[in-house]
Amino acid sequence: MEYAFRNIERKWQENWKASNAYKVSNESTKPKFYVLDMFPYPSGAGLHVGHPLGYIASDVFSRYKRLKGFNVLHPMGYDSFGLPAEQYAIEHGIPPAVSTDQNIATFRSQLDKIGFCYDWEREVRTSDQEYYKWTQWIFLQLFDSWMDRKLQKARRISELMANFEVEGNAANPCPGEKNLFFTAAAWLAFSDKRKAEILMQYRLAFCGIGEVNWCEALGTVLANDEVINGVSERGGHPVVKKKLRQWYLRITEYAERLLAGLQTVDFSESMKDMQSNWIGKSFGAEIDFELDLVDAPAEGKKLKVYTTRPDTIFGIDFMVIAPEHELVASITAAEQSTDVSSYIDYVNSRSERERMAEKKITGVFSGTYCKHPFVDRKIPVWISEYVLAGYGTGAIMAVPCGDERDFKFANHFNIPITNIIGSFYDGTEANPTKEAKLENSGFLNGLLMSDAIAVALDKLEGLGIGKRHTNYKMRDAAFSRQRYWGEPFPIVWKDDVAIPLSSAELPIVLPPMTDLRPGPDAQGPLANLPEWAAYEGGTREVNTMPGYAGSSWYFLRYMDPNNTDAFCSREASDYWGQVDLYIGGTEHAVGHLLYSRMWTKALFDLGYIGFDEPFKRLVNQGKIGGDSRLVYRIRGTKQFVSAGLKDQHETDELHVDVSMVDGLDLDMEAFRKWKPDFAEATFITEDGVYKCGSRLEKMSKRYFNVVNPDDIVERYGADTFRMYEMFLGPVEQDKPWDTKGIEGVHRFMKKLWRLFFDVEKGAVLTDATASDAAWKAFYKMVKKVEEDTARFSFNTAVSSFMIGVNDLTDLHCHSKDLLAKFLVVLAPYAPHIAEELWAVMGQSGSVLDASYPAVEEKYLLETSKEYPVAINGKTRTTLNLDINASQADVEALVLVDPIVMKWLEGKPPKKIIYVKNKMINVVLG
RNA sequence: GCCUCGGUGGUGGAAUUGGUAGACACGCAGGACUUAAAAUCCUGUUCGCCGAAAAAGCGAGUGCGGGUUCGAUUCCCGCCCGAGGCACCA
Repeated sequence: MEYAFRNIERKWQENWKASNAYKVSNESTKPKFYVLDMFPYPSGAGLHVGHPLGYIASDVFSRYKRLKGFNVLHPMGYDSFGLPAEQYAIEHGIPPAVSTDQNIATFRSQLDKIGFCYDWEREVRTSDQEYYKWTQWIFLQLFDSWMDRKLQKARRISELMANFEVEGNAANPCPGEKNLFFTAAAWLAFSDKRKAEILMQYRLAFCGIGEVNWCEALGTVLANDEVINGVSERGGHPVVKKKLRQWYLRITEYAERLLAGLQTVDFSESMKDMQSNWIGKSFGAEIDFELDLVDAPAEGKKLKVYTTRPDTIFGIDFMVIAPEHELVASITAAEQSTDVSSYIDYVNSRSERERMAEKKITGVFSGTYCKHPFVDRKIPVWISEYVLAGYGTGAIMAVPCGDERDFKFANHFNIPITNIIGSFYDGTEANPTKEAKLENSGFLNGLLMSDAIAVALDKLEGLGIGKRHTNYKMRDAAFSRQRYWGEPFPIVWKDDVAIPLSSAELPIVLPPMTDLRPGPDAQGPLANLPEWAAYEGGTREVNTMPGYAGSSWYFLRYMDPNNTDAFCSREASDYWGQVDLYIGGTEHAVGHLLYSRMWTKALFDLGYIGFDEPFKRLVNQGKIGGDSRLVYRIRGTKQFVSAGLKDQHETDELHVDVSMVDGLDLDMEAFRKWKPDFAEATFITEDGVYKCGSRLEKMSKRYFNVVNPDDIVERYGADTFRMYEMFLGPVEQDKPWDTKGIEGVHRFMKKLWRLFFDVEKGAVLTDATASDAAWKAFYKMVKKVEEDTARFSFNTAVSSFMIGVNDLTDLHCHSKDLLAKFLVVLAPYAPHIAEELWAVMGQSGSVLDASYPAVEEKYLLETSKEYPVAINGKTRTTLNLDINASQADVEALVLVDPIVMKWLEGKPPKKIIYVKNKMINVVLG
């Protein structure tokens, strides 16, 4: 009987489906375990062999946990809102809802073939009304919340209003408009509209004016990655910054908690680093400098700068403010006004891309000076684009001897440089050290810079001219898109005031549209439906939410997917709690992962869930690269030359479909039939074989190197495919796909099969118990597989299976008692064959719910060990010793060993090192 | 420039705590079975030296150069290369 994997896999997939084998209940006495995959965006291209890597890893782990007695939640769904479907609709006239459904059907059939243990009754689709109803609902909660900075906790807007009525906003400074202060009396006197404006400045989901990439030719707003070098990726049209009303999430209010929370989760160092770099926390001071105005109109104003190095305050040679700084106009001296306005024009003419691409040193003197607080020195104020308006205060104090950018600027404009660090500064480049002793620094003289920071801060605070201040690089997250295929906002505009709709009205259904042209005035396509937008004397918000809205909370919906009264019941989220294991790619490091962490914290603050970090552990699977095949056409001909001979000709390199190549050998007939262009191709071969070139690159349609998992499953079976993906290398590592290598795993499956069946004789199972040697080989394998699975070292677990099967084959082990246990250990990796053989053996129930065999240590006990014997650290021989041998026993035996004696040449050894259970090392004199 | 992770045979990779470097596979070479093929099985396979060959032996060897140690792929110092992320953030 042969290993008929196609029949076996089809049979069990149908069987498991019919018996609801993967249904997960929220009621269980077992401990819970939640394993989550990053759900896919259902693109039109379908899955290639790289995509399921993480899914297989999580599937193996889920099944392993189930066998170990856990109630395992392992769901799957689709992140089905997004740009590509909308683009596809514009180009092909197929509505996003339709193409998305088609794509999901394709994904589902591909996933099903691999035999995952998903509970499909819990599937979520972010574009489903029943799902996005709750996305809209959570948006309303964010809209109705503000961050109480003292409590570091989101609270309801009503509580904020109550507070304003009693004490104004003194205790709760405005995060949106930093200079806004009012008393309780003032608050009560404000108009309703003014009150709404002020509250908007506090809300966690808020509307403001922001810059977007506007492309006039396409009539649309583009995302940053759709803009390449200042022009649109599609069509190459110019893109300008345009100010538009936009929705935002006030994620900056969570900066501190997002940073602190990283210490409580098990993410890779690089992942944590990426997030903390993105948050970009820095400590420093805001310092006010008095302006010494010549004839400019900024009477009484001060220049506020942000610095992380207040210790260098005596090294200030000039100030720089951003061209967008609010003081630019008012501090410009009359004689400089022409220069300043032409500089501002120049800056405005440059796109952000240009500014980033060519970092020229540019700037202009404003004509105004500042007073130094401690020395009698006039400090010129310059305007330059190297200072960013959006960070800190948009103004800096420049210390050229300690800062590279300031140094270059000073050099370029011939500004004299003050040295405050003595020999640490050599006049040719800035030195950003903190280790120097300060000179020329008044009250800081003689102090180590790192110590002087606190001294300077105390002094500045004492004088009331400076304040300790923490800054973050992170910006609030833009939350609206001028697009169709996303969640509509549950917001209506009346008299420029945003009014939230009541949750009873949810979902706000996305109206069907076929023509997805952008609306007027840079609005989304929904603006073209005035009858939809009209709402009781107001107008609906016509922009939609971004792709990350739905994915910021989907892991909660899986816990309670059919709840019509809540996004997820508190009982369900209390039961399942945090995601214990989250597997996905690194591309979501700062987007999805930060947003979902923020949403979780907000829902926690508002009391809807009981945990404030969503993912306890994150594993990032690597990417599987494609192994491309190349052919070489002799320029200007239809003749192709084999790779080994290509250097003798002038050739052009072309990608050829990997399915027409066996190893490196091209199927020349298939190639001629591939494209009409190649019908008359002729070949210069090497001994009749055309050898292709190869290159590792991204798996992509355009390189013809995409391998479809369907084909692999058809040829080798799902179990082989699963095991091979795991065998390829560490999950977290990038690695190339090599279809040839799968043969080895497939051979292993067949070899395993032969422990149960002989081709001619049929079943070869015996009732006799296995030999001690077989048990030993088996438990050695179980121990290793279990350890490796638990630490996500799936590749070494697969090789342990191979070693185990090789050993059991050599030992002719066909014992039922042993092999039944074997199947349980194998089931997470290769569930179909395990279930089939389990049934064949007449075991009761399903192998999915068997219990994981405990390692019987008695079979693993050793009485002796083959010790390596090294001479001066280099292994020269081995010696079989009793496991309890003493140092004296060992020395006696080692000294009479012929090989050791040869090396000793009659002289006594200097030392004999014996490490029990490890090795022996003889050190020569 | 800064941060993180990597660099081991022809290839993917293993070596979990400083203890036999190259497990397990792929590929390749040779062989058995077969009319033949497939399938299966067996043997060999880091490089170099010695040798007719085999066995045995010797030398080198985990990106490079140093160091610590009886012993280093593993720890320390200094470089080189690759991947990813950030990037005028004061």
